[in-house]
Amino acid sequence: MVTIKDVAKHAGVALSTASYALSGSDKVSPKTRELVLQAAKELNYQKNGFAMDLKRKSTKTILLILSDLSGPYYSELIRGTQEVTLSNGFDLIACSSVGGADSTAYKFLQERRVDGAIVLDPNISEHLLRESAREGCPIVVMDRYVEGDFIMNVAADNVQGGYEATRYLMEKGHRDIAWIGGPSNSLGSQHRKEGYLKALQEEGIVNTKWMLVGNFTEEGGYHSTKVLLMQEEHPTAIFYGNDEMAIGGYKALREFGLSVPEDVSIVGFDDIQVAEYLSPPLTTVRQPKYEMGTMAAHLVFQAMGGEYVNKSYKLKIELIERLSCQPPRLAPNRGKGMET
Amino acid sequence: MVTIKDVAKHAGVALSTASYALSGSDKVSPKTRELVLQAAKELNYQKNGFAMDLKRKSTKTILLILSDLSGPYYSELIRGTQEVTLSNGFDLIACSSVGGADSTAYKFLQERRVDGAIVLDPNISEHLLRESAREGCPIVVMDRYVEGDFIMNVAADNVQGGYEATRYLMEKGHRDIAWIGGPSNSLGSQHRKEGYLKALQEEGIVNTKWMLVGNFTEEGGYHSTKVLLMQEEHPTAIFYGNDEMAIGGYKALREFGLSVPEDVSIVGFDDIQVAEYLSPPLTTVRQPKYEMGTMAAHLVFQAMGGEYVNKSYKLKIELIERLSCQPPRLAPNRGKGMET
DNA sequence: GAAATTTATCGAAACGTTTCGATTTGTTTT
DNA sequence: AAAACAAATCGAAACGTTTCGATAAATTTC
Repeated sequence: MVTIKDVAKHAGVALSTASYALSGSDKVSPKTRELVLQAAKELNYQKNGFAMDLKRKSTKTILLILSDLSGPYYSELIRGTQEVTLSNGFDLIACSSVGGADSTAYKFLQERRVDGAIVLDPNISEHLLRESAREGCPIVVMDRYVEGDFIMNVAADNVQGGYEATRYLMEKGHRDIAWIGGPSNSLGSQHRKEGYLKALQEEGIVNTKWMLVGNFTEEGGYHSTKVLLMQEEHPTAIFYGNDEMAIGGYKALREFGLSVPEDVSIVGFDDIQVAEYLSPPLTTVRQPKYEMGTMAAHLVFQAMGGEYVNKSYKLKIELIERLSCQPPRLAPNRGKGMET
Repeated sequence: MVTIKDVAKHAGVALSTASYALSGSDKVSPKTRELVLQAAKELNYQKNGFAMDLKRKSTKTILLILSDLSGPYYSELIRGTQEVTLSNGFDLIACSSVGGADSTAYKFLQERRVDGAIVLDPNISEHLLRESAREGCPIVVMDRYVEGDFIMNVAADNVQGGYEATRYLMEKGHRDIAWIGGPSNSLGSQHRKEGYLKALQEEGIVNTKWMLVGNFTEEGGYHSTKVLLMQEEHPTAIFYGNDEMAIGGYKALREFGLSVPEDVSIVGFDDIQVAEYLSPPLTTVRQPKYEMGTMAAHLVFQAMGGEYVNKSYKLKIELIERLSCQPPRLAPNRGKGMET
């Protein structure tokens, strides 16, 4: 392997001079710079990034940890973080926590290989986060809440989202609204449910029969919906903890000969790409993913500058109205949002 | 920052002993190991990965370069590479070429920060690839063809895909089949078109009016379809270079009051997630993405072992039949696949 | 044209690890 | 109890850079 030493020798200068020349310092005269560059080219010299980082004590890269590196959910978010990172002259690399303690995420976090991290991954333990966050490596955690030095939090206002979606259904006249949530370890899902319950409570509605959990997958939504429909009484609307589950719901409903929105209204959560192409297009709650991404990245850089303005941020959420909801057909007497 | 030196001092042993203890070597006695581990914990010691890599002269990570880190296209492919990488005890990180020569991709490739790379990104120059590939860092390039030492290629058999899709339409009785391709720098698109032309030629069909280019986006498909429909004669079927463009096509057709598949049949390419949820569900050509991912990763490891069995691999492709095609309504006399 | 100043180059230390060979300690053999 | 051996620990070199302080060369000043 050709090193800077070889380049220096080949160019007939000292190692240190070669280093200066290669890094474009103006301490070196134009003609020696040329000489060195030429030598480097001839030998096909490629610098060793580690050695550099080791000496410089900073890596200029920030790490994005995702739960599986492949979900459709992340697109916009990644785009956001990437833009900010790049414009700060830093690099962004992504990895996943697949593999548990042997995962790339663990290694990079524990081995001080990055100058900051953005974590969107429920699998990374709080312990690891607290252990890894430090001066020189701030961490922003998304969609969950973890407290600690050099740790900040960014999340969508899931409570608000859950509340508004439910409210929206109620204003269309629904009172029998089912909830099919995500896995219980998802803080986001919990909060959405919280908003849902709050809306219900305001109207004095008590729902005990129609609260199920899926696991945020299409499969899960499908099955949960099926058990829901096998009960004797049906709700007139279903609120799903995310869009994937709503897709599963569509399928289950179709199998039961029920149509959306005539027989049951549906609202999802997330606004993934598919949502608008479903038939009927899915009314859902959009998370400001791009904004969350940029926000997270900005926070990292702010923290690097020593500013820890605030530890926790909540971003507003937006209801996207499409065609999967309408007033319930069997309760015309309940009016259209007049009961408030 | 606490280093192994501090740990050694705190534990009252030599630096080298501390190193042995921390890396679990059996050269060290159980009780000193305990001692060192204890000291490390007390000081919250975290090893510096770079220093290690520098000494070890290998990084045990492989890099996945994508054009934007966020396309829905990649999901399965990433999953494939990830599984193989992980089971080889290596790490996988992903990055994009956004930012050109300042991009993370360039930096990591040029600075010998990884032991291998998988590139699915038309923006990375062949020059850079050839320069970066070397003993100790093989590179697998996907969906394009680049020749060079330590470089291998993996692609779907796009010619076959284009051929089969067209053949399928012809067997339904179509003869007037339009092609809306991707950007001209996409080798995949070129190959698909090649297959398309070959199928046409076999039947002695010459199509000159209905060949357009989009840019692989929904927007592009929409516009190309519109200009296609503004001509006086319409084709009875359209074959799109990818699914995104087909989605744009659906929209344009709807605007022209034409319905799929009654008025015009459509087939796409890729089988992205949305495809099956469109109405009507899109008939398309599925690329074996997961297999491509695993294949690429396997090749990297094989190459690390010094085996360069073969430089180029083509994977078979599969037609996914859904509901966007039917025989053309205005040419019942042309039969149903009888003309072969 | 010698002294003072600037500019260009050099040597060496440092970054935090791993690992080789040497030394010390402890255990077994005679 | 000394000799022979194994086990545990240590010191130092090495990995490939960057960068500080020192030296040498070139330029300016008087």
